[in-house]
Amino acid sequence: MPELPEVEIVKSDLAGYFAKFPVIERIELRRKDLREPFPVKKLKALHGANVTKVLRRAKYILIETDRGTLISHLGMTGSWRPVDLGNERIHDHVYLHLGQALGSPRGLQLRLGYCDPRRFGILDVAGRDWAKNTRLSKLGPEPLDPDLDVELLWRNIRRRQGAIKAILMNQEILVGVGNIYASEALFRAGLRPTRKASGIKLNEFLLLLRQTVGLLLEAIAKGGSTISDFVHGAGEGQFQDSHSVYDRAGMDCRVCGHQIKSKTVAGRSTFWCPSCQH
DNA sequence: AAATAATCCTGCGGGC
DNA sequence: TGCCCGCAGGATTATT
Repeated sequence: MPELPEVEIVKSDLAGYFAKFPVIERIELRRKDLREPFPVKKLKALHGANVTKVLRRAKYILIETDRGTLISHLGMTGSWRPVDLGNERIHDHVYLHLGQALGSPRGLQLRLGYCDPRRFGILDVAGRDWAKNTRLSKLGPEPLDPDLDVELLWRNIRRRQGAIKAILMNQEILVGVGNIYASEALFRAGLRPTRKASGIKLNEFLLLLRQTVGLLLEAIAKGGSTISDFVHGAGEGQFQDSHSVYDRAGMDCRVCGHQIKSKTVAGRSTFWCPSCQH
């Protein structure tokens, strides 16, 4: 399930492809929608556009061009990959036909395919002012931003009554953390997922934030977590092997040996060590 | 306001 | 063995 580290890796992969093939010659839609109908006209308007920059905001990938910005969200099973002739997959819903810049030898193309079995992803188009897009305007701060306003984050967390895990996953409070990394970050911080956010002490919050940032950086360095669907260009990520609690219910805690527990918290499967986390 | 529940979808694994 | 059922989850919308 792509969370911040996985999206960051996909973004880097895409940036590499667009560096060699910066022209979006054509966008081929192989069905009419993902979770929402494709904005067909807006996508067509990008035909011939030059990609100038690829960036990430929260779990969104932003492909900036001289004609507007292509917004891609991977949902839970979305992936981008070059698709050679004959290598198509059933759930390839979009093909980007990329070309080389004007002035370079003609003819060489790359076909980038968006594959998404569950179709929870999003493909949209915004202007240069993509930050104002309704999807992106409400997003909270980036955990890896060196200028992150820690005090504001603390204020936003301490007034909440919900479980800390739900708050950690709330993209309006802090972006990038999904269900897997939420359990992992709370384990590293020694906090039970069910703790009420308002009851978290300042030093606990600071530790949680530090552990979350460290976890995300470590996951990026290890190529992300490969859980069923996530694969990137350079092969499978390795981070899932480092998971301390996620999907380890009934198994021994790697730190203390106690049995990892699991239950649904705020509608999501949640894992923790009853001995290491309080 | 904020927490919770339902919704979308396919693949897979547990159980029998 | 094979089939069926339930679960998995990000973000949006609806409901309490």
